[in-house]
Amino acid sequence: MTERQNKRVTSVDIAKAAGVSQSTVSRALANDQRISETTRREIKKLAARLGYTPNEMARSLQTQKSTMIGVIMADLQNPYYPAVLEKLTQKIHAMGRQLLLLSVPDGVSVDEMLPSMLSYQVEGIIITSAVLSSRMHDHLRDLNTPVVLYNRSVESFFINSVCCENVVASRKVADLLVRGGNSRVAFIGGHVDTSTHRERRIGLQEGLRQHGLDIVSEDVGGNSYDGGYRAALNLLSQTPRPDAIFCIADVMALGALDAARSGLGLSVPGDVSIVGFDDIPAAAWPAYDLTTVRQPSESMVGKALSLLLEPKGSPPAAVRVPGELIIRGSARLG
Amino acid sequence: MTERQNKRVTSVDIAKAAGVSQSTVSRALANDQRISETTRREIKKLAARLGYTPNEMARSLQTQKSTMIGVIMADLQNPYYPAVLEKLTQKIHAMGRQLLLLSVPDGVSVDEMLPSMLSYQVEGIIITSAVLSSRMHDHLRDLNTPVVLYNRSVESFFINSVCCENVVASRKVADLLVRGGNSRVAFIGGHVDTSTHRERRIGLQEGLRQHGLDIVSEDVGGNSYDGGYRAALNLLSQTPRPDAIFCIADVMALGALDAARSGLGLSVPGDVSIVGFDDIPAAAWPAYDLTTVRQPSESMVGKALSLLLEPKGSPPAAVRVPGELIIRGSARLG
DNA sequence: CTGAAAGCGCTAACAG
DNA sequence: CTGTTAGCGCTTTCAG
Repeated sequence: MTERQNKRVTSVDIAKAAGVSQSTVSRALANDQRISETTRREIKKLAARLGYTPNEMARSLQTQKSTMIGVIMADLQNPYYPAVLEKLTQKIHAMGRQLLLLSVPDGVSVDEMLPSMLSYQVEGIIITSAVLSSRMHDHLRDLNTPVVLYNRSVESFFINSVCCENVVASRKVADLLVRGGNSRVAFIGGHVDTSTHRERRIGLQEGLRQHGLDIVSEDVGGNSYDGGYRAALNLLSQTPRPDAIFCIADVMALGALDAARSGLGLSVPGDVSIVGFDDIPAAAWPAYDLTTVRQPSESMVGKALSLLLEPKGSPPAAVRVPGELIIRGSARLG
Repeated sequence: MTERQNKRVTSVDIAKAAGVSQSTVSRALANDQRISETTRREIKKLAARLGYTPNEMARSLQTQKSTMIGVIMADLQNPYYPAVLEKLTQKIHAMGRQLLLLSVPDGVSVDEMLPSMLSYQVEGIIITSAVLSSRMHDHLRDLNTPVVLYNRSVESFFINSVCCENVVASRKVADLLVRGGNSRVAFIGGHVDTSTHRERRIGLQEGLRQHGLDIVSEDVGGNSYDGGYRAALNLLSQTPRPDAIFCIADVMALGALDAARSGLGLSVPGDVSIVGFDDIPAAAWPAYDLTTVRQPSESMVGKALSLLLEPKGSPPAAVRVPGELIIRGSARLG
C-alpha cells in the first residue's frame, strides 16, 4: 500500500485535475449560472471522486460571515433542556448551519464563556437559563452579534428573549388550585434572581389574591431534584401544613412528590396537591403523573432562531408564548 | 450618538493604534519571548481596551489545524446522555477547544451528517450511541480526522472506542439475580444491531448458564421509556411469568417498573426483580430506587478525549472501563 | 527585538 | 462562459 496523502483536497486540486481555473471550480460548485452545464457536471463529478469537502473556515473568512450559531446552556442537568437542545441542533442543521455548544459550570458567569465563542465568529448566540451583564450585551451589540435569551427575560435593557407566559400560566394554576379546595398554597422557586422565578411567583400570588389568599410559605430548590426534595421536606414540616405546592420546575416537583410520599408518608394529592412547570417526559410517567404547565419548546425554539436571524437592526423583541396546563393526577384542581 | 463602527477589531487595528507592525501584535499576543516586555504590555493593554477578539477562523486557516471537536449524539432523549454531554463540553472548553454538536434524527445515518461537520475542519469526532460505515471510516482516515466511538464498539474494522465492560457487568447481574432466588430471567434490549445490546445480552446469558439457566424471554424497547414499558407489559403477560427483568438502559427499566406496578399491579421486587444499566439520576429517586450498573461517565469521557487527541498514528484502541453495580431496592439479589 | 511578505482556501469583483 | 487578481485575519519564515 502506498503512503497516504493525508492532505485534504482543495478546490485547487480539483481545478488542476479538471484543467480549469480555481475560480471556475468555486463557481461550478456554487451552482453559478454562468458556468456551462458540461464543465459544471465534470467538476462536480471530479469533486465527488476526489472526496472534496469545502473548507468552511476559508469561506467564512472571505465572506465575512459565519454559519455557526453559539448555544450556551446553563442547566443541562435539568431534564427540560435536553429536548430543547435536540430541537436546536436539528433546526440549526436544517438551516445549513452548525451549533457550537458551551455549558456553564456552576459558579461561572456567562460573561466568562462568551469570548471563547466570539473568537469563532458565531453568527449569533442563544443563551438558555442565564443572562448577560449589560456590559457584555453592549459589547455584543458593537460586534453586531445578535443574542437571544431562552427562558429568561431582562427588563433593564433591551435584548431579545423568548419565554413562556409565566405570569398568566401561574395565575391560572393558583386559580384552579383554590377552586379545587386548596387554601394553603406553598411555593418552591429556583433561584430568586431569575425572571422565571419572579414571574411564576408573581402569577401565583396574583391568582391567590383574587381569592383573598396569599402564598403561605416558600423556599427555593435551585432547579434540581434534590433541591425540590429538601424544600418540600421543609415546607411540609411546618404547621399548619400547606395543602398544595407549586414548583417552578418539574424536576423540583418530582423531588417534592417523593419527599411528600416517600419522605413523609403523605398522600398526593390527598394530603397535598403538587403542580410543576415545563412538562418534562418524567411528568407523564405513572409513578409521578404530575400536573404541570407545558412549555411549548418546539415553537419556542423556532421563535428563538428566527429572532436570532432576523435582519440586523430590527428592534429587540420579548416574545411570549402561552403555556398549556396539562392536568394529570398530582393535584386537586377546580 | 455616533454611527456604530460595526466592525470587529483586528490585529491590524491594534498595530495601527500601537504604531507597530501587525506581526508584532501577533507575536506579543502569543507571548513570543522575542518581544520586549514594554511593547508586549502596551499591545495587550491596547487589545483589551479596543475589545479585540482573535479570529479563530483565520488562525486555523493559517495553522492548518482546528480547535473544534465534533460531537455526534444519537440519543439525546436518553437521560444518560445529558450528563455525558455536559462533561464533554466542560472538558473540551477546559482544553481551550470548542464543541460542535450534531444530533442524529431518527432514521438518519451518521454518515449523512458527517460531511457538514468535516467542512468545519474539526480536529476529531466523538460519536455516541451510533456507528460509522466502514466506507466513511476509511474516508476519515484519509482525512486524518480521528474518531472515537462512545458506548459502541465495532469488531469488523479498527476504530477507537470507549465502552463499559458490558459482558462482565451483565454476567455479574445474572449471577446475583439467580443467587437472589430469581430463576426466570427476561431481557429487554435496545436495538438488536448494537454492540451494547449484544454484549449485555451475552453477559446475562453467560451468567445464567453458569447456573444451568437461560434467558426465558426477551423483547426490545429501543432505549426509550415507552419502549421499556411496552416490552415489560409483553414479557410479564407470558406464562410462566418471568420473575426478573434485566434492561440494558435505565430509562427502559423505569418504564418496565411502571408497567409492572401501575400497569399490572405487581410488586417490585416482590413479584419481579428489575435491574437496569447506566445509573441515570432518576434511578436513585425513591419512586424507582432502581438497582443498576453505573457507567462511569466521568472517566469514560476523559478516556474518549485522550484517545481522540492522542498523537496521530497510534494504533486504534478499544478502551473498556468497569461498570459498578449499584444495589438499590428494585431487585432480589444474592 | 521588529518589520515585510508570503500564504492558508476560499469568494467576488473585474476583464475578457 | 472562464481566467486573473485581490484579499479576508492570521501565523510564520526570512531579513534586518
